[in-house]
Amino acid sequence: MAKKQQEEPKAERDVSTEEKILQAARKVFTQKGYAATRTRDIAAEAGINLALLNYYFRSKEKLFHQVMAENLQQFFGIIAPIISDEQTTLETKVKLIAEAYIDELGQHPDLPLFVLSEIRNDPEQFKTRIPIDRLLPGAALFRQLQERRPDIHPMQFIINMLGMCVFAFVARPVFLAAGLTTEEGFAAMMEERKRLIPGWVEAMLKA
Amino acid sequence: MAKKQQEEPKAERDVSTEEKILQAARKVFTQKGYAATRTRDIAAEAGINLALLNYYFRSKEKLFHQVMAENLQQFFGIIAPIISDEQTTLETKVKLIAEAYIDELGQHPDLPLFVLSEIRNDPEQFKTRIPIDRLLPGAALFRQLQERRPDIHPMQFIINMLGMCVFAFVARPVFLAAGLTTEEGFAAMMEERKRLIPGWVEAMLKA
DNA sequence: GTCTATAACCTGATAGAC
DNA sequence: GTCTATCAGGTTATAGAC
Repeated sequence: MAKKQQEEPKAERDVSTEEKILQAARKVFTQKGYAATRTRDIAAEAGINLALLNYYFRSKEKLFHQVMAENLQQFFGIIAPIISDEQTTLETKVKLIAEAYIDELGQHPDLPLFVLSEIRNDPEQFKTRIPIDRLLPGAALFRQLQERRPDIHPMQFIINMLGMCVFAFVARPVFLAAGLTTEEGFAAMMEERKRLIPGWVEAMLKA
Repeated sequence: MAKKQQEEPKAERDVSTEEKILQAARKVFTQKGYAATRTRDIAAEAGINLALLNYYFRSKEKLFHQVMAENLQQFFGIIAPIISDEQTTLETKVKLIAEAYIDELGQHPDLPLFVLSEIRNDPEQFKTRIPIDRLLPGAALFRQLQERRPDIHPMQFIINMLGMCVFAFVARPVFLAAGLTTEEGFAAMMEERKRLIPGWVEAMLKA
């Protein structure tokens, strides 16, 4: 009976203390970054005592690495299966990437700025976790781009495609701070982007 | 004579202590961000004592605001005159923006990630300094995009254009950490981008 | 498991000698 | 102007009661 409770804590009405801390840590770390985050903020956000954080996770750094690993997986894991798929066409991949990325980031708008900043701050932890250097150059998408446009390095197109999906989220704080748009307006704009990106990429490939 | 030395300190062989601190602060703040920066790091980088930092700039925050104001001006000031120019065509603007931005960021690769992160951390300081909400919607570029493609919001194209120039620098730490490219390779890729972007934007506008 | 209290350390800032 | 020494406050982490 006690075991059953442990096995499905997330499905129950009240989550475990460990999960409460983890959820709070995800929120605070991702919003403010590692250096600006105080463990007190996480404890307060989780509604628990500061000592419990160390009881469950030993240190701020250990807790951060756990959150960071999740976020890296989320940020790079979205597209990994799509770009490696040998069955789909280039056009399909573009459509799937745009939809998957914009849907995902729409729910976690501060993920890109967080992930990219923290990789800058500590490139090593990233190096060991995500083998992009082995995934990307061998991926189906890479090869398909090379076949379509042998005169231009595939990375140029990949940067453009990812930029079309991700850059708006990186610049989102600017838009909001400047009053150029609201959170709702931004979401609507990104929805329209999902429809526009495939055509833009198609045009780019012919240019 | 003493006055002359003060009037042109940068032209002399040895810069003033104040300028040494400022240069060190630019470097450390921009690389690591406000929260992760220790005033001791800046002092060490400047080759001076910690107390001198407070003697010249009163506080870490005051020094940071000075660096941040410079960086904001650099990041947004590059394109401000170009997008507002009523004399140039849309095509010319695209070419000028790509060249100006990529040249500038090539010399300050960590500027975008720094500026965007710090705006996220403290939107207010940005709000008061850069009146983007008044500049952009009234700019010539904005109107020209609207005339060319009345069916698509100009902001969609502006995001793409800026993304094409800036996103690569935001993602640069990933490329370098992953070993996908070197600093020299990255610079060469961005040089090629300057040539490619005008054609891409033209194609996008017709799509 | 959870809390209070506190240790141990770090960081920004200042006092005061030179 | 520049330095050494130090303070005051904040932050992570732990000890120990419950």
